[in-house]
Amino acid sequence: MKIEYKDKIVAFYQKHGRLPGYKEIMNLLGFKSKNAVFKLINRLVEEEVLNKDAMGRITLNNIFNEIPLLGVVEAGIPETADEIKDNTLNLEDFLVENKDSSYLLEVKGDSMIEAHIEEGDMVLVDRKGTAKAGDIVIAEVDGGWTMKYLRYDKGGQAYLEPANKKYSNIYPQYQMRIAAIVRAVIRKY
Amino acid sequence: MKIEYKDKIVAFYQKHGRLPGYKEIMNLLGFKSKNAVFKLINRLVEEEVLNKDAMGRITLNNIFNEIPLLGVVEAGIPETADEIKDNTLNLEDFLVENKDSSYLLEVKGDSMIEAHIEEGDMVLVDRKGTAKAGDIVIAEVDGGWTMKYLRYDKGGQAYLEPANKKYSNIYPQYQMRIAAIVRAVIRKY
DNA sequence: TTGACAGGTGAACTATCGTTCACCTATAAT
DNA sequence: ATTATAGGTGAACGATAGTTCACCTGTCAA
Repeated sequence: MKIEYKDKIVAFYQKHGRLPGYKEIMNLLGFKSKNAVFKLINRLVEEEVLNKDAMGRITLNNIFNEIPLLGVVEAGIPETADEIKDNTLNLEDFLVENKDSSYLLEVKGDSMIEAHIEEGDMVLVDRKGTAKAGDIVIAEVDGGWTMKYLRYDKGGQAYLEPANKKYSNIYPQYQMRIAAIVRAVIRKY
Repeated sequence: MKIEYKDKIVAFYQKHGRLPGYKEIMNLLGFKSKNAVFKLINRLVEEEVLNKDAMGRITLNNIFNEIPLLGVVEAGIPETADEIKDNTLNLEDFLVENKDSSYLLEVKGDSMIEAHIEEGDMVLVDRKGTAKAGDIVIAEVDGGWTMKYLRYDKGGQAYLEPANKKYSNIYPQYQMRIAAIVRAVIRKY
């Protein structure tokens, strides 16, 4: 199997956002027969590059939205592209549990710096779900918005704790509303 | 335009990895006429939910792999789903520059803790590109792998600096090879 | 009340898709 | 040398896609 074939089809997918049709594959790969495409597709399905559903329609296997996961830093990075595809990760699927209720926010300030969340980081938050003690939450408290640890004191009273000794705990005076739970931190250099 | 229609088509896409065909949309939405589908698609193209390319084939606009970006934490989270879609971000596109040469590694140890990279974080690294002084890099130095700041001393000699006072700078004794540059840090709770 | 219009039905047509059958190479294995 | 096999050509088929035309129907604004 010429790897070139697979690459060209994947490249088409990247460029157009859909897989090429039979005629397009013929042009793409220089085939003169539709049956050559048919057989190629079946080979690719065998190799689990493509999927064919009940209607015979083909889809690209997830592999190509995924990033190889190579283990820990100390193990280093292999030179060959061989053992790589054993374990891959789709960032979106990994990070986002509820697509409908997830949002990104940019972090200002250093109030969570000891939790290793720094200014300029992005936090992925989910509005669904119930916050537990110890979760980092986005809360509206007494009219302002903030990101802090959610804690409960001995009396069962909820309060917010910053991860920075410079700031003090926040006990809501009037009302506090947990708007979202921080599910992930993303920092880009 | 019933939002229900759009949602069902998107749901189909999420489930099957491809857009439904005319017949499938008819079943999905209860239409009895293929032309109803045709007009619906054109309306969705108008709304920039779908794209139609030269061959008349449709693709889903990127919007649905994207996560709303709501500004800074202090601004809070809007209740209504209205003003949300103004600014969205595709995590994959945002973080990954070179798909072919990007990998994920898990972080062990605390040698970069002052750079706010903690044990258990994932780092997204890129094997392509040239590391500049100050970049966090994955390096093979004297037979072992490590993640550190890349620095140059006054003599132009490269060395590795940890972000933790407990550890000292690493000057390569025999050889040092920069295998990849850290492009992003991802932490999931 | 009337008329425009959004959004649906129904039928027709061509192009492409998905598949099957028969057949034709080169190359590698026996 | 001969055989098997991988991978291509070519033609045919029904099913679906994509488009166009004519027409129907409820709603809302003038």
